Amino acid sequence: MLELLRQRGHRMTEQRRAIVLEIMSARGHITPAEVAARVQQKEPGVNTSTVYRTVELLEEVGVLTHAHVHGGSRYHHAGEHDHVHLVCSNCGTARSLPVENLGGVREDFVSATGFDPDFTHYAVLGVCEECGSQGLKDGSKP
Amino acid sequence: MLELLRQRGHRMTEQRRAIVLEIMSARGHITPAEVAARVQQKEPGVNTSTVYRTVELLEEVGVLTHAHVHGGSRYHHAGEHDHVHLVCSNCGTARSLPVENLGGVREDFVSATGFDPDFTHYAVLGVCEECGSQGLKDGSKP
DNA sequence: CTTATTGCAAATAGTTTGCAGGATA
DNA sequence: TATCCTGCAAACTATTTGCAATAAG
Repeated sequence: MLELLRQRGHRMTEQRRAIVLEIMSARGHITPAEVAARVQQKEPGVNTSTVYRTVELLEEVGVLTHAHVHGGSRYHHAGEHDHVHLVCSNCGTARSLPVENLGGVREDFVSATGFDPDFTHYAVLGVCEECGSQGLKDGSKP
Repeated sequence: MLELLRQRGHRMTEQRRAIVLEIMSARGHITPAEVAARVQQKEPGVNTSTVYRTVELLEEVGVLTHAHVHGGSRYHHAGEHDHVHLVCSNCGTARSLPVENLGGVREDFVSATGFDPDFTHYAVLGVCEECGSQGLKDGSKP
């Protein structure tokens, strides 16, 4: 990532280096706040707005992608960890599911609507398997 | 709605009556801010927080439902106007689609994942038909 | 030396909450 | 009268922005 940024003519600052290293070592997704907290342990004084500006930059460059889950952004390495976020309206639990596991759902959606959905960007609300097997139907709430 | 609230032991105030009447006459979905603006034209001084408290109450009672679209809540009459919000990552346009038009997508999703999705709650990002036919694939951005 | 980058503080959007006074049942 | 409700202001979460100081190339 560092190399890529340099190639594109971006300056390599201490804080930028620290942020990128932290994100590189992260697995799964992290929020800007988490990045800020972790970076500040090693490099105190790194501002939250700098973190936001850096993740935005990294997304422009193409190494990060973000998703929206319960009111906040979560970043992950582009290409990897491409998950659908399933949030149960009944028990509240959130589960991550690789897009590959969706089978032909995407294609079905396209043929039904003409719209090609990217389920990884926004979380998907619904009823999880456990709650569903207990006789709860979609729409019912606790 | 007014009757239902009274039955459940809720007090009938001027502002509550005004808010409920405004929501009843609304078609499609409205944001709390829109409700507030409209109500205040007829009944000045009705506070935004009262609107929030009222729509929350109406949802508890079961007459309203809300969905999340680009960072804000939108309320609509429960049962009616149950739409999926399709947001194009390319051209940015948002389209509403009745859930009925999804065909067997929901069932396919359940059989693939065990999770029963309610696509009406959170918006769905993706590529619209127009942009898709211009050779853009999901994931590409302007 | 030029200009990207940072920190800070303030602004933003959308929503929630504590509290004291006012209205309803 | 006993509470439920309301208005108001302040808090809150997540994020963005203006600006002057700093540092990279």
